[in-house]
Amino acid sequence: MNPAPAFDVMDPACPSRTVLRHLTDRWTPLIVTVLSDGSRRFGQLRDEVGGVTAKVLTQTLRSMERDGLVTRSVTASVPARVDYELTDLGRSLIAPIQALRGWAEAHAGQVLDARASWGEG
Amino acid sequence: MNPAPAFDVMDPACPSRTVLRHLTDRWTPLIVTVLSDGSRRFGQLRDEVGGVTAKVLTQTLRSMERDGLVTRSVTASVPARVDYELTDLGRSLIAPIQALRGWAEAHAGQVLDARASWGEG
DNA sequence: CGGCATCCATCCCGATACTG
DNA sequence: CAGTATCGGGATGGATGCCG
Repeated sequence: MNPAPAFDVMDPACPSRTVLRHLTDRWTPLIVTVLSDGSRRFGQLRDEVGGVTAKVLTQTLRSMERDGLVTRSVTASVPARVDYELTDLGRSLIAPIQALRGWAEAHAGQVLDARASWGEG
Repeated sequence: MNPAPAFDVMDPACPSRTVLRHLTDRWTPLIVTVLSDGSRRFGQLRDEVGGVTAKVLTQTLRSMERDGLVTRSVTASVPARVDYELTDLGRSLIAPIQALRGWAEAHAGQVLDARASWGEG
């Protein structure tokens, strides 16, 4: 029963569109990459994902939490400690995002070359 | 000679960051997906990629052209005809982007469930 | 048909300051 | 340490109109 509802990203009204957009948020791929190595505290995450501010990191993590990609566990201590970890669903994202990140790092040189020779024909 | 310059997306200053951002632009994954099936005319592309406006489609295609991902060929006729096609570099993107799009469509249901049960924890 | 120009909405994102 | 509050800017993207 309930055959998969046939999500289609080419359909503007399909929910998979917003899912894809979340996956491609500025910091989501980087966060998934760091967390693929295991759970991290908030501060570790902020340090390892270079260039992200605390506010935006929080926003992105909250969004990922709502989407069921990460869990957030608070340890009531002084000072406070909060750990983030990928869920099973989040872990299933590692391979696709690895592929994308890997492509970016592997082909960045070719892209830069293409930009440099732009207009030379 | 020239060992790969070790691009690292975790480094805010690394060019692979901007490359990754382009790959994750709103319409880039959808355009790559359509073009993975073969070249397309501008209008076909606009129709198959649901919801994109002509202006933004042009912008994205130009950006992809600069990055060496697509070629643009103009046929001087009346009315004008313009075809877009993935380059070799662009084709190497098909697999990673397929993986991401596939994940979005395959797991959209689970993400929606997670959102729906948000706060029930 | 393809696409540029213009104007405009908005939305992500960032800097800073402050709190439990 | 791990946030939240506030302010604000710059990029992205959408609507409309004109052109070759």
